[in-house]
Amino acid sequence: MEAKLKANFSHSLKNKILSYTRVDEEWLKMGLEYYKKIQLKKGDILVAPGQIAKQFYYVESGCISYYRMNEGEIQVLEFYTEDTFFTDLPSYVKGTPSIYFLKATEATVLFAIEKEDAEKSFEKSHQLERFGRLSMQEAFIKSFNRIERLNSRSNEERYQRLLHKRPDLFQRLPQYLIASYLGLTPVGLSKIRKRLGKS
Amino acid sequence: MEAKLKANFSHSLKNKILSYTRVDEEWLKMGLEYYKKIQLKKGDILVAPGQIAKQFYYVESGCISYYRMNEGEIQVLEFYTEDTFFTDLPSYVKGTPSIYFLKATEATVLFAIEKEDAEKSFEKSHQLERFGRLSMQEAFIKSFNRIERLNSRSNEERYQRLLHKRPDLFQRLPQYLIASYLGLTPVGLSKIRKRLGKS
DNA sequence: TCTATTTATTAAACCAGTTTAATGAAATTC
DNA sequence: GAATTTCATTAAACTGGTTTAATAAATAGA
Repeated sequence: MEAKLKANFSHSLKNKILSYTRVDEEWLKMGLEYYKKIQLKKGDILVAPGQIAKQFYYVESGCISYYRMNEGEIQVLEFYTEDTFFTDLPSYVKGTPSIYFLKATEATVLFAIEKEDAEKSFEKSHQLERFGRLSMQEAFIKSFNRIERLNSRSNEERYQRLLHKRPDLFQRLPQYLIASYLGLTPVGLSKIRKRLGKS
Repeated sequence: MEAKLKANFSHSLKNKILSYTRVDEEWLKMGLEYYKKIQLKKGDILVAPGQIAKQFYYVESGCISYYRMNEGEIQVLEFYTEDTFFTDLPSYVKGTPSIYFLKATEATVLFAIEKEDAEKSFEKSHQLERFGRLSMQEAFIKSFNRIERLNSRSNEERYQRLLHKRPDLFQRLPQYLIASYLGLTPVGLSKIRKRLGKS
């Protein structure tokens, strides 16, 4: 049974939590026990429009795309990869039906905690509550940076920055998803790439 | 002295905090005592590039624009109005020099808490820590909605939504700031307005 | 391995925005 | 209240993207 526990335990999740704040071993253990492992195959859908996001997730490995369909057109908001927390926050927070998809773009391993368990853990432990606050702060800053990027003019520049900062995305994702993430059509992105000499 | 205390006390701030979570009277009082009132005249600059944002703010009344200058061009990220928390988060969190302006676009009353005091209050009170988490969560959702808007195609639609959701902004701010916030030039916004019959 | 499907590129026509510059209106300052 | 500055509008030329459609390349399925 020790083995079984191990199988359901993520060292990287533990380290991730500890990277935010100190947490006493007993509370950390309690917090971690709430998480359960989820294995997704490429193409599996975690959350679909109409569903309520009742869990908070940690990406152990793989990639989740967060997008919606708007008048037949895909709009990618974010890609979540290794060592990242995510959920569909609007649905999760308000308990309202999601309007987004959360979909594995490749084989993915997640750890999931039920909302009520997360809240229980925050209630029980001041330290875990702090972890909650700081991880939310980090999420906010990430989101903020996204706005920065969306604002700082030229698509070309944005493309180049993404290429530089997240080269992995260009390896693991189809181009039309990246185009959407950059706010472009596949045709538009293709033109930019051509202009820049396909670098 | 009671009077003096009163002058430095914000009922709306107190209610704002309580809107997130219950806080026992004694802790709430302690938390609130850290805040000090700041009065700004139109045009006053709260944070300028190069400075470090060491405070967290609450808008009692008025309006703060959060923007940067990029190659001579203004880029507005957000407007903060009544009953809102804000700061330059990247600088505040990392302690690095800001690259943004925080400027009063009209006479504004703020309540400010020093970062170290805020952290002290979170340390001392689990409930205040929770308030910190939930307010950060709210900030994140706002930021998220902003991305949503930036993504959902057509500037025209974005303009109309803003007009509908925040009509006050069109009263209290010059149009070129709103144009920048929408990711347009003043000329572009003017054209849209013309197209839509100036509604 | 061959077939079917999905994805990426290219071309051509188009369009919603930009840039620049001029004009006029409104707000500030003295 | 006159002068100055700031702000909004309009026009004209331009541009970087879109849309549509056709083709080619890569991937997945049988």
